Amino acid sequence: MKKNKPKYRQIIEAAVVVIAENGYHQAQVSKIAKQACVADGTIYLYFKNKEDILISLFQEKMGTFVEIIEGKIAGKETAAEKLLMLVETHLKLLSEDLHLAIVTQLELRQSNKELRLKVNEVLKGYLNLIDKIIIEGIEKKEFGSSLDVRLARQMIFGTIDETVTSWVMNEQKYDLPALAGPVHQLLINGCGYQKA
Amino acid sequence: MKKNKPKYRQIIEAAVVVIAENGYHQAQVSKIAKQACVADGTIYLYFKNKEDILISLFQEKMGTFVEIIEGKIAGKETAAEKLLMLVETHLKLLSEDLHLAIVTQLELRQSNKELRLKVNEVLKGYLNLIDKIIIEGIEKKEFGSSLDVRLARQMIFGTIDETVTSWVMNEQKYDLPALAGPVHQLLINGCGYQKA
Amino acid sequence: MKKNKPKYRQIIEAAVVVIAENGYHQAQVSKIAKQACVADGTIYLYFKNKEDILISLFQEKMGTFVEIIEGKIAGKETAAEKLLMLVETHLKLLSEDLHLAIVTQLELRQSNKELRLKVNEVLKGYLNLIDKIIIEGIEKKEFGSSLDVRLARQMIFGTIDETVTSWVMNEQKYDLPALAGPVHQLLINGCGYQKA
Amino acid sequence: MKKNKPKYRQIIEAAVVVIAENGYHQAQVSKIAKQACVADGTIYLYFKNKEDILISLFQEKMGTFVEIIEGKIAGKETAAEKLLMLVETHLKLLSEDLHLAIVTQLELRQSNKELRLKVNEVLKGYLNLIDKIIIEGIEKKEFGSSLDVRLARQMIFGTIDETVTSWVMNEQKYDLPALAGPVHQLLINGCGYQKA
DNA sequence: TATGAATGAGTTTTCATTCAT
DNA sequence: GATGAATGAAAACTCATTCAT
Repeated sequence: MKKNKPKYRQIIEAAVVVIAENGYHQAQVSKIAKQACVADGTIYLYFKNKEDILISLFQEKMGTFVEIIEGKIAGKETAAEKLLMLVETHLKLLSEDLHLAIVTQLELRQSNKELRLKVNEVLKGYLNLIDKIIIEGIEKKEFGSSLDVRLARQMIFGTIDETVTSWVMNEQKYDLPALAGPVHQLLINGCGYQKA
Repeated sequence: MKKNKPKYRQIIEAAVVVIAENGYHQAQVSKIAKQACVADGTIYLYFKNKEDILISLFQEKMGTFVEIIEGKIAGKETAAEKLLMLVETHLKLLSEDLHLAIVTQLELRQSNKELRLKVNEVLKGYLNLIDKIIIEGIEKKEFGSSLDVRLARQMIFGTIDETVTSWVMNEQKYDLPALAGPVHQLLINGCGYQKA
Repeated sequence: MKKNKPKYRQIIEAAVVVIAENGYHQAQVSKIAKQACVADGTIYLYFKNKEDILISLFQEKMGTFVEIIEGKIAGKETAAEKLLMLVETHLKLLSEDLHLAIVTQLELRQSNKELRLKVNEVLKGYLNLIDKIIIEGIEKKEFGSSLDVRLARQMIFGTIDETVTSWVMNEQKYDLPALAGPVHQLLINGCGYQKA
Repeated sequence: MKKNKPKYRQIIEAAVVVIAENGYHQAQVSKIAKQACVADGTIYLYFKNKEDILISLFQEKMGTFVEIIEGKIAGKETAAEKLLMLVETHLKLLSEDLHLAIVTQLELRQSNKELRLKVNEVLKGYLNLIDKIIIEGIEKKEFGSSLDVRLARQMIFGTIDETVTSWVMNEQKYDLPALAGPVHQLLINGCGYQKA
């Protein structure tokens, strides 16, 4: 499996750095190769084409993302606590890796429609995680019984995403993880939260 | 003033159509010119360069957008009613103009960072409108007194934006304006809404 | 005759200024029109095309040039005196009209081969004048009897031309007309001058 | 070093041919590439841009030019003999390479001011060579003691240059190297030559 | 496996010229 | 005669991808 070879990860990490520092449209394959200390041609031994680097990058990073959050959530009892942990971890992970934050919030969105559809495919794992929390919240009567799962998920993801994007675009002037509490409050309010 | 000449609007409208139908990266100036029924060179009598078409497009459309919503809101008494009108109008206007929705939700986000910063400049007018409603809600005790205006705004804009983007990406399978009520409910809940 | 109408000269003078100040490749027809205070289209009532402006410009200026020098020479007795007057006048006229000097020495040489051939056609009047002086000098035994007229003419024109070009390119740091004496000395030496 | 790779010279030689045969303004990069039997993009592996081809071309050719003449001159004793060798070699080298003669005498002068300044930089090596001969001639009492070096150099270069240009423009109807003797005679006369 | 030299398709913008008013 | 809005052809350069070594 190519994904376990060191150069595979080397190239992915190089891509994150190059895209974050140069922008999506200035992230030429040759720059990524140089940053990864491999020849241009070597890239094509590990990836089908340039787009494949980006999709793989997103898959790898988002896969780790979902795993970490799933792990953190596992120990929590209520949906509200799980949601808090999700918001906290989401904000923490991205605020700790500015390169990744820039890439996911700004640069990767400049890709074409086709790539974005594939990125969305990857995102589904994360959205499913959110859905599960919402459904659990409804079942446990924490959230309103008439809550529309899709809309609630769009609110949750849309709010967190917009919060991170604003933070990135405003040059990280403020403490992002500190917003976890207030954002969480907005979200459970939105979900019609009732203390159990 | 060039902006009042018929060709100016003609080119803007052509750009919306061409970008929506071909995607941002396949929207060559020559395609826009052909769609607008003018010569390639004519574009440059009205716009400084290609980017200028896109910025002008966004300014024109978003300007209209904000004006219409401001007009609709004017007659409403409470912040909650104003927010409902904003959500309704936002969803309605974009669902009625699919080309525009595709351009604003998908294609324009593929532009480079510089263009996106200018787009954000234009967006500020809309975000200010949201801020005013939130502040009014807090002052009138409709919303929680501890509500963070910036976060609330990010929730409101993030949720609506994500809702429209999902609708566009899911090929408009469902009735977007019909979501105004439920979305509104989520948002005022999030804001800690108390009936006056 | 169009050449006597005021706008004809107005456009020629404007062309000299615009070319001298902006360079040959930045001397667009629209700039010349603006400098001449006429509409772009008006240019084409007086000139066939852009090249025609440049040829006419050179013809007008060079025509005047030759006439003036012919006038000045008429009173002189010897070939050596005539040559001195030619050098003096050539250097004086161009040093007094820097715009014209820049255009003839630098900018007009950037035109294409076809235009340069036509410019040479115009130059012939001036070269004939030089030839007449050389022939007179040979006949009057001032110059060597074996002097090759064509080569002598190339030396005389080449030397003066190179002298003016150097002066223009060196930002006119020195007194050009003051070089007339020494340059004349070089030239008559070259021609095998013998005091009569 | 790129300059030693075969494609570097291949492209330079192709550029000389294409410019000579099509003229400066019709010498598109794609034409040069085709003539050099390389892809358009390959040009940009060896040259920064189109202008860089022209400057390199001139540097390479003029460098060789100066070297050859320096070599030929080395064995000569008097300034007059050195000057004769310089004129002979100058006329011979250009008459033997018509493509190069067309490029240096006609086409390269159509370039913009910036390029011409760089060309002049390269020319300085040649002009210095001329200066050295003049100074030697003055010191050895071959030339007049009051001879102005700059003017003498302008006469020498201007005369040779004009001679070659006339030959090129007159479609090489006559034997250019045969003019070396007479031209040399004009020039040493001009310098106030006295047999030692 | 790894390399990196070579490829060549693809697009914005300028500006001389025209012609309806 | 005079205008100036409209035209549309034309070219340098980039960069993802390949393939001989």
